[in-house]
Amino acid sequence: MSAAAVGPLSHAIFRVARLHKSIAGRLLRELGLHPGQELVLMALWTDGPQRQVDLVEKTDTDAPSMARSIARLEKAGLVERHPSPTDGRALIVSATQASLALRAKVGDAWTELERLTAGTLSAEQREAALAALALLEEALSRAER
Amino acid sequence: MSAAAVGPLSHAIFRVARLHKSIAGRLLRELGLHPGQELVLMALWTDGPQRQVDLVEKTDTDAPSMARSIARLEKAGLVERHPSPTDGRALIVSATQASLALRAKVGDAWTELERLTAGTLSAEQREAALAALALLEEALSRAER
DNA sequence: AACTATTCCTTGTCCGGCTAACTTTCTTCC
DNA sequence: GGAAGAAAGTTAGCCGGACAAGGAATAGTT
Repeated sequence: MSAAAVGPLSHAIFRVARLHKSIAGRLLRELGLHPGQELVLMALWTDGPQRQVDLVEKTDTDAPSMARSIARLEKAGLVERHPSPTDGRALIVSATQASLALRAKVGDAWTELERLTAGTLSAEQREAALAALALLEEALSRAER
Repeated sequence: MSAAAVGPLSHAIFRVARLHKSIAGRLLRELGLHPGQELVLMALWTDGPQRQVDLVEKTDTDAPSMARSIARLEKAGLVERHPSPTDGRALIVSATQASLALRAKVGDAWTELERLTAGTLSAEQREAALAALALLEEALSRAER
Protein backbone atom coordinates (compact mmCIF):
# COMPACT_ATOMS: atom_id res chain seq x y z
CA MET A 1 0.00 0.00 0.00
CA SER A 2 2.52 2.54 -1.06
CA ALA A 3 1.39 6.09 -1.69
CA ALA A 4 2.08 5.74 -5.38
CA ALA A 5 -0.16 2.70 -5.63
CA VAL A 6 -3.10 4.23 -3.80
CA GLY A 7 -3.01 7.65 -5.40
CA PRO A 8 -0.87 7.95 -8.49
CA LEU A 9 -2.11 11.41 -9.36
CA SER A 10 -1.83 12.66 -5.82
CA HIS A 11 1.65 11.29 -5.57
CA ALA A 12 2.70 12.86 -8.85
CA ILE A 13 1.33 16.23 -7.77
CA PHE A 14 3.20 15.91 -4.54
CA ARG A 15 6.52 15.18 -6.22
CA VAL A 16 6.23 17.81 -8.92
CA ALA A 17 5.27 20.45 -6.39
CA ARG A 18 8.16 19.61 -4.17
CA LEU A 19 10.68 19.76 -6.99
CA HIS A 20 9.20 22.97 -8.26
CA LYS A 21 9.28 24.70 -4.93
CA SER A 22 12.79 23.53 -4.28
CA ILE A 23 14.02 25.01 -7.56
CA ALA A 24 12.10 28.22 -6.97
CA GLY A 25 13.70 28.46 -3.55
CA ARG A 26 17.13 28.03 -5.02
CA LEU A 27 16.60 30.77 -7.57
CA LEU A 28 15.13 33.16 -5.03
CA ARG A 29 17.75 32.57 -2.41
CA GLU A 30 20.28 34.30 -4.59
CA LEU A 31 18.10 37.39 -4.21
CA GLY A 32 17.75 37.02 -0.47
CA LEU A 33 14.08 36.11 -0.79
CA HIS A 34 12.10 33.09 0.30
CA PRO A 35 9.38 31.39 -1.75
CA GLY A 36 6.20 33.38 -1.35
CA GLN A 37 7.83 36.72 -0.66
CA GLU A 38 8.39 37.30 -4.35
CA LEU A 39 4.66 36.90 -4.95
CA VAL A 40 3.94 39.66 -2.48
CA LEU A 41 6.44 41.98 -4.09
CA MET A 42 5.18 41.21 -7.58
CA ALA A 43 1.63 42.00 -6.53
CA LEU A 44 2.75 45.30 -5.04
CA TRP A 45 4.84 46.24 -8.06
CA THR A 46 2.04 45.42 -10.44
CA ASP A 47 -1.01 46.66 -8.60
CA GLY A 48 0.42 49.27 -6.27
CA PRO A 49 -0.21 49.80 -2.55
CA GLN A 50 -2.97 47.65 -1.16
CA ARG A 51 -4.31 46.05 1.99
CA GLN A 52 -2.92 42.88 3.44
CA VAL A 53 -6.12 41.07 2.79
CA ASP A 54 -5.79 41.88 -0.91
CA LEU A 55 -2.33 40.39 -0.90
CA VAL A 56 -3.62 37.33 0.89
CA GLU A 57 -6.15 36.83 -1.84
CA LYS A 58 -3.70 37.36 -4.68
CA THR A 59 -0.93 35.20 -3.35
CA ASP A 60 -3.07 32.29 -2.21
CA THR A 61 -2.08 32.27 1.39
CA ASP A 62 -3.64 33.09 4.74
CA ALA A 63 -3.69 36.13 6.95
CA PRO A 64 -1.26 34.99 9.65
CA SER A 65 1.37 33.91 7.12
CA MET A 66 0.95 37.19 5.28
CA ALA A 67 1.26 39.26 8.43
CA ARG A 68 4.51 37.56 9.34
CA SER A 69 5.86 37.64 5.83
CA ILE A 70 5.17 41.33 5.50
CA ALA A 71 6.76 42.02 8.84
CA ARG A 72 9.92 40.34 7.54
CA LEU A 73 9.83 42.22 4.26
CA GLU A 74 9.38 45.41 6.23
CA LYS A 75 12.38 44.65 8.36
CA ALA A 76 14.35 44.02 5.19
CA GLY A 77 13.33 47.44 3.93
CA LEU A 78 11.44 46.16 0.91
CA VAL A 79 7.98 47.10 2.06
CA GLU A 80 6.20 49.73 4.12
CA ARG A 81 2.97 49.65 6.10
CA HIS A 82 0.77 52.63 6.78
CA PRO A 83 -2.69 52.79 8.30
CA SER A 84 -5.49 53.24 5.83
CA PRO A 85 -6.99 56.73 5.94
CA THR A 86 -10.45 55.37 5.25
CA ASP A 87 -10.53 52.14 7.24
CA GLY A 88 -9.17 52.03 10.73
CA ARG A 89 -8.75 48.28 10.63
CA ALA A 90 -6.68 48.06 7.50
CA LEU A 91 -3.00 48.58 6.82
CA ILE A 92 -1.88 49.66 3.39
CA VAL A 93 1.25 47.88 2.23
CA SER A 94 3.48 49.42 -0.39
CA ALA A 95 6.76 48.48 -2.03
CA THR A 96 9.67 50.71 -1.14
CA GLN A 97 11.98 52.43 -3.57
CA ALA A 98 14.69 50.03 -2.46
CA SER A 99 12.59 47.07 -3.52
CA LEU A 100 12.59 48.25 -7.11
CA ALA A 101 16.19 47.16 -7.40
CA LEU A 102 14.92 43.60 -7.13
CA ARG A 103 12.14 43.91 -9.62
CA ALA A 104 14.06 42.92 -12.73
CA LYS A 105 15.89 40.15 -10.91
CA VAL A 106 12.68 38.64 -9.59
CA GLY A 107 11.25 38.72 -13.09
CA ASP A 108 14.36 36.97 -14.37
CA ALA A 109 14.11 34.34 -11.65
CA TRP A 110 10.51 33.56 -12.56
CA THR A 111 11.37 33.47 -16.23
CA GLU A 112 14.18 31.08 -15.47
CA LEU A 113 11.88 28.97 -13.31
CA GLU A 114 9.39 28.73 -16.12
CA ARG A 115 12.16 27.84 -18.54
CA LEU A 116 13.37 25.04 -16.26
CA THR A 117 9.81 23.82 -15.83
CA ALA A 118 8.59 23.99 -19.40
CA GLY A 119 11.69 24.59 -21.45
CA THR A 120 12.10 21.08 -22.74
CA LEU A 121 8.42 20.63 -23.55
CA SER A 122 6.96 21.13 -26.97
CA ALA A 123 4.26 23.73 -27.42
CA GLU A 124 1.67 20.96 -27.51
CA GLN A 125 3.01 19.37 -24.35
CA ARG A 126 2.96 22.73 -22.62
CA GLU A 127 -0.64 23.30 -23.62
CA ALA A 128 -1.56 19.82 -22.46
CA ALA A 129 0.13 20.38 -19.11
CA LEU A 130 -1.67 23.68 -18.60
CA ALA A 131 -4.98 22.10 -19.50
CA ALA A 132 -4.40 19.17 -17.16
CA LEU A 133 -3.45 21.45 -14.30
CA ALA A 134 -6.51 23.59 -14.92
CA LEU A 135 -8.72 20.52 -14.70
CA LEU A 136 -7.05 19.44 -11.50
CA GLU A 137 -7.36 22.88 -10.01
CA GLU A 138 -11.02 22.96 -10.82
CA ALA A 139 -11.63 19.56 -9.28
CA LEU A 140 -9.68 20.44 -6.16
CA SER A 141 -11.40 23.79 -5.79
CA ARG A 142 -14.71 22.04 -5.90
CA ALA A 143 -13.49 19.58 -3.30
CA GLU A 144 -12.32 22.27 -0.96
CA ARG A 145 -15.66 23.89 -0.58
CA MET B 1 4.35 41.57 -14.18
CA SER B 2 2.11 39.30 -12.22
CA ALA B 3 3.26 35.82 -11.43
CA ALA B 4 0.66 34.32 -13.70
CA ALA B 5 1.87 36.36 -16.64
CA VAL B 6 5.54 35.52 -16.21
CA GLY B 7 5.15 31.84 -15.49
CA PRO B 8 1.78 30.35 -16.24
CA LEU B 9 2.88 26.78 -15.71
CA SER B 10 4.76 27.61 -12.54
CA HIS B 11 1.80 29.47 -11.23
CA ALA B 12 -0.56 26.64 -12.03
CA ILE B 13 1.70 24.13 -10.32
CA PHE B 14 1.83 26.37 -7.31
CA ARG B 15 -1.92 26.68 -7.02
CA VAL B 16 -2.72 23.04 -7.62
CA ALA B 17 -0.12 21.96 -5.10
CA ARG B 18 -1.47 24.29 -2.47
CA LEU B 19 -5.04 23.11 -2.94
CA HIS B 20 -3.97 19.51 -2.95
CA LYS B 21 -1.94 19.80 0.22
CA SER B 22 -4.71 21.67 1.92
CA ILE B 23 -7.22 18.95 1.17
CA ALA B 24 -4.78 16.23 2.18
CA GLY B 25 -4.23 18.03 5.44
CA ARG B 26 -7.93 18.21 6.09
CA LEU B 27 -8.39 14.49 5.51
CA LEU B 28 -5.41 13.53 7.64
CA ARG B 29 -6.27 15.81 10.50
CA GLU B 30 -9.23 13.62 11.30
CA LEU B 31 -6.70 10.86 11.95
CA GLY B 32 -4.46 13.04 14.07
CA LEU B 33 -1.76 13.04 11.40
CA HIS B 34 -0.06 15.83 9.51
CA PRO B 35 0.81 15.78 5.83
CA GLY B 36 3.98 13.79 5.37
CA GLN B 37 3.57 11.61 8.42
CA GLU B 38 1.24 9.31 6.57
CA LEU B 39 3.90 8.74 3.94
CA VAL B 40 6.31 7.58 6.61
CA LEU B 41 3.78 5.19 8.06
CA MET B 42 2.80 3.83 4.66
CA ALA B 43 6.43 3.16 3.82
CA LEU B 44 6.88 1.32 7.10
CA TRP B 45 3.69 -0.70 6.70
CA THR B 46 4.58 -1.67 3.17
CA ASP B 47 8.30 -2.25 3.37
CA GLY B 48 8.82 -3.03 7.03
CA PRO B 49 11.45 -1.68 9.43
CA GLN B 50 14.09 0.43 7.77
CA ARG B 51 16.62 3.17 8.33
CA GLN B 52 15.71 6.81 8.46
CA VAL B 53 17.68 7.50 5.34
CA ASP B 54 15.55 4.96 3.47
CA LEU B 55 12.43 6.77 4.61
CA VAL B 56 13.94 10.07 3.56
CA GLU B 57 14.48 8.69 0.10
CA LYS B 58 11.00 7.19 -0.20
CA THR B 59 9.07 10.12 1.12
CA ASP B 60 10.97 12.82 -0.76
CA THR B 61 12.08 14.81 2.20
CA ASP B 62 15.31 15.59 4.03
CA ALA B 63 17.09 14.15 7.01
CA PRO B 64 16.34 16.86 9.57
CA SER B 65 12.63 16.91 8.75
CA MET B 66 12.53 13.15 8.94
CA ALA B 67 14.30 13.06 12.28
CA ARG B 68 11.81 15.49 13.77
CA SER B 69 8.83 13.82 12.18
CA ILE B 70 9.89 10.42 13.46
CA ALA B 71 10.47 11.81 16.92
CA ARG B 72 6.88 13.05 16.90
CA LEU B 73 5.51 9.78 15.60
CA GLU B 74 7.50 8.02 18.29
CA LYS B 75 6.05 10.25 20.96
CA ALA B 76 2.59 9.46 19.58
CA GLY B 77 3.35 5.76 19.93
CA LEU B 78 3.07 5.01 16.24
CA VAL B 79 6.71 4.24 15.60
CA GLU B 80 9.76 2.79 17.34
CA ARG B 81 13.47 3.37 16.85
CA HIS B 82 16.18 0.82 17.59
CA PRO B 83 19.88 0.91 16.80
CA SER B 84 20.90 -1.13 13.81
CA PRO B 85 22.80 -4.29 14.80
CA THR B 86 25.05 -4.00 11.77
CA ASP B 87 25.66 -0.27 11.46
CA GLY B 88 26.40 1.80 14.51
CA ARG B 89 25.35 4.99 12.77
CA ALA B 90 21.91 3.88 11.72
CA LEU B 91 18.60 3.69 13.54
CA ILE B 92 16.01 1.21 12.39
CA VAL B 93 12.49 2.61 12.44
CA SER B 94 9.50 0.34 12.68
CA ALA B 95 5.75 0.80 12.89
CA THR B 96 4.22 -0.17 16.21
CA GLN B 97 1.30 -2.49 16.72
CA ALA B 98 -0.75 0.54 17.70
CA SER B 99 -0.10 2.15 14.35
CA LEU B 100 -1.84 -0.69 12.55
CA ALA B 101 -5.15 0.66 13.77
CA LEU B 102 -4.57 3.61 11.45
CA ARG B 103 -3.59 1.63 8.43
CA ALA B 104 -7.02 1.18 6.89
CA LYS B 105 -8.01 4.75 7.68
CA VAL B 106 -4.90 6.17 6.06
CA GLY B 107 -5.60 4.07 3.00
CA ASP B 108 -9.14 5.39 2.93
CA ALA B 109 -7.93 8.95 3.25
CA TRP B 110 -5.58 8.56 0.30
CA THR B 111 -8.28 6.89 -1.73
CA GLU B 112 -10.59 9.77 -0.92
CA LEU B 113 -7.88 12.27 -1.78
CA GLU B 114 -7.37 10.63 -5.13
CA ARG B 115 -11.10 10.59 -5.72
CA LEU B 116 -11.35 14.30 -4.99
CA THR B 117 -8.38 14.96 -7.22
CA ALA B 118 -9.25 12.80 -10.18
CA GLY B 119 -12.80 11.73 -9.60
CA THR B 120 -14.40 14.09 -12.05
CA LEU B 121 -11.86 13.43 -14.78
CA SER B 122 -12.43 11.00 -17.60
CA ALA B 123 -10.00 8.14 -18.01
CA GLU B 124 -8.38 9.98 -20.90
CA GLN B 125 -8.03 13.18 -18.89
CA ARG B 126 -6.53 11.25 -16.03
CA GLU B 127 -4.01 9.65 -18.32
CA ALA B 128 -3.18 13.01 -19.84
CA ALA B 129 -2.70 14.56 -16.42
CA LEU B 130 -0.40 11.75 -15.34
CA ALA B 131 1.60 12.07 -18.54
CA ALA B 132 1.90 15.82 -18.18
CA LEU B 133 3.02 15.57 -14.58
CA ALA B 134 5.57 12.93 -15.51
CA LEU B 135 7.00 15.25 -18.14
CA LEU B 136 7.16 18.10 -15.67
CA GLU B 137 8.79 15.93 -13.08
CA GLU B 138 11.38 14.81 -15.54
CA ALA B 139 12.15 18.37 -16.59
CA LEU B 140 12.37 19.57 -13.01
CA SER B 141 14.55 16.66 -11.95
CA ARG B 142 16.93 17.52 -14.70
CA ALA B 143 16.91 21.12 -13.60
CA GLU B 144 17.65 20.26 -10.01
CA ARG B 145 20.88 18.52 -10.72
C1' DA C 1 -28.85 55.05 18.93
C1' DA C 2 -27.54 50.55 20.33
C1' DC C 3 -26.61 45.91 19.57
C1' DT C 4 -24.88 42.28 16.65
C1' DA C 5 -22.18 40.53 12.97
C1' DT C 6 -18.46 40.92 10.00
C1' DT C 7 -13.95 42.29 8.56
C1' DC C 8 -8.87 43.15 9.23
C1' DC C 9 -5.07 42.11 11.56
C1' DT C 10 -2.17 40.06 15.27
C1' DT C 11 -0.22 36.52 18.36
C1' DG C 12 0.71 31.83 19.79
C1' DT C 13 1.43 27.17 18.63
C1' DC C 14 2.46 23.34 15.87
C1' DC C 15 3.85 21.34 11.48
C1' DG C 16 7.16 20.30 7.46
C1' DG C 17 11.05 22.15 4.24
C1' DC C 18 15.58 23.97 4.01
C1' DT C 19 20.49 25.18 5.24
C1' DA C 20 24.44 24.87 8.07
C1' DA C 21 27.26 22.96 11.42
C1' DC C 22 28.38 19.10 14.18
C1' DT C 23 29.17 14.08 16.18
C1' DT C 24 29.56 9.41 15.55
C1' DT C 25 30.45 5.66 12.79
C1' DC C 26 31.73 3.25 8.81
C1' DT C 27 34.52 2.81 4.21
C1' DT C 28 38.17 3.54 1.25
C1' DC C 29 42.59 4.01 -0.12
C1' DC C 30 47.35 4.37 0.55
C1' DG D 1 47.10 -0.16 10.17
C1' DG D 2 46.07 4.66 9.76
C1' DA D 3 44.50 8.69 7.70
C1' DA D 4 41.14 10.79 4.60
C1' DG D 5 36.69 10.58 2.97
C1' DA D 6 31.80 9.48 3.05
C1' DA D 7 27.53 8.37 5.32
C1' DA D 8 23.71 8.47 9.20
C1' DG D 9 21.63 11.34 12.59
C1' DT D 10 21.17 15.31 15.42
C1' DT D 11 20.49 20.19 16.71
C1' DA D 12 19.49 24.99 15.86
C1' DG D 13 17.76 28.47 13.09
C1' DC D 14 15.15 30.43 9.49
C1' DC D 15 10.99 30.20 6.40
C1' DG D 16 5.83 29.61 4.96
C1' DG D 17 1.33 26.99 5.87
C1' DA D 18 -2.35 25.90 9.06
C1' DC D 19 -5.35 26.46 13.17
C1' DA D 20 -7.30 28.83 17.24
C1' DA D 21 -8.19 32.76 19.71
C1' DG D 22 -8.53 37.40 20.34
C1' DG D 23 -8.60 42.82 19.76
C1' DA D 24 -10.05 46.59 17.19
C1' DA D 25 -12.74 48.88 13.82
C1' DT D 26 -16.47 48.90 10.55
C1' DA D 27 -20.98 47.52 8.63
C1' DG D 28 -25.52 46.00 9.18
C1' DT D 29 -29.87 45.51 11.76
C1' DT D 30 -33.42 46.56 14.73
